[in-house]
Amino acid sequence: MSAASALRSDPALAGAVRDAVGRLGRRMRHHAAHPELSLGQLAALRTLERRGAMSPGELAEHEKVQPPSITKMLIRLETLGYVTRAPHLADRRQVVITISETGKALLDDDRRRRDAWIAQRLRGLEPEEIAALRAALPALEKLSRS
Amino acid sequence: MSAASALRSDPALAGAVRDAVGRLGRRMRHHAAHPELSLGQLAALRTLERRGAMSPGELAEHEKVQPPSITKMLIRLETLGYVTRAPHLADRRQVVITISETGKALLDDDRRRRDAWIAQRLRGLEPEEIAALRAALPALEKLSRS
DNA sequence: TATTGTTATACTCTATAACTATA
DNA sequence: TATAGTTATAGAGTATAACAATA
Repeated sequence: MSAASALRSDPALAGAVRDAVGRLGRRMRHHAAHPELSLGQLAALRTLERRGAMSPGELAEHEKVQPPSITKMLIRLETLGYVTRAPHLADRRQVVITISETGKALLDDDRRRRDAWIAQRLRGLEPEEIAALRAALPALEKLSRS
Repeated sequence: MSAASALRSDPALAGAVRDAVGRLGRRMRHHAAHPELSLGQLAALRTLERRGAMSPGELAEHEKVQPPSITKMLIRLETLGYVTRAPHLADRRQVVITISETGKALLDDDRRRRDAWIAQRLRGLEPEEIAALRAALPALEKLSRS
């Protein structure tokens, strides 16, 4: 049996993913190292760092949220100085959002803190479980964007 | 290098987990097969099925939420007929929550639907990615409860 | 006095719909 | 008329604090 058909034929698997992801998201929301930013705001900032400057509309598309939600995230991020706003050169309806140096520094700091947080949590996992988690990340990422 | 130290020394990993889990949770919330129940309500119902009848307090502990949150979930689940409420035999402060036959039937149906939904989504993944996801589930589950 | 569960209240996140400015 | 973005509004989910019933 192939890996794909094995997964499809296991009806408990999808439910387990859903439950675990929901619970983990809830826990992360509370134990986040930088409580002044939500998970969504942090993910958006991370996207801006990785993919470079873009318009709010493009960012909304990337993050799989509606435009009004991005507007709110950006108000927050701009107020805190983590992103900057500039007029689009050719189309005056558009806006170009760029991560600031402060924003980059925050992400760096955030990574260090999360590394410590998750490292502590991982002490409760077996080495094989940790390796499995690591190996599944590309799939999880892809799944979350598909 | 061991798997554990490899993970700890990769500062991008924790952030990737967090972003992916957040985004996936958001998407699942919208594409859930049974929109009358939230992820949290469904997870609670699943726990009641797997672990058997318990008090609201125990359920809150299992689901990693505060008691008032469980109260709201249970009101919803009871209104819809998916759980039943009975007085505790020895302690009249407590209540015993049991999943109903309707609740079990819902979970069965939900599994079938989610299986189809995730199967479609998995067509965009490589077989190795699917296998990796499957292998990581125990770790994800454990992580979400630690 | 401590514990179980609920009610009251508030906050965050996200959505849809309506609006403004520009193309 | 169509598009990019914002504002207005509402709903879901969760939290903390205060309360009632019982141990």
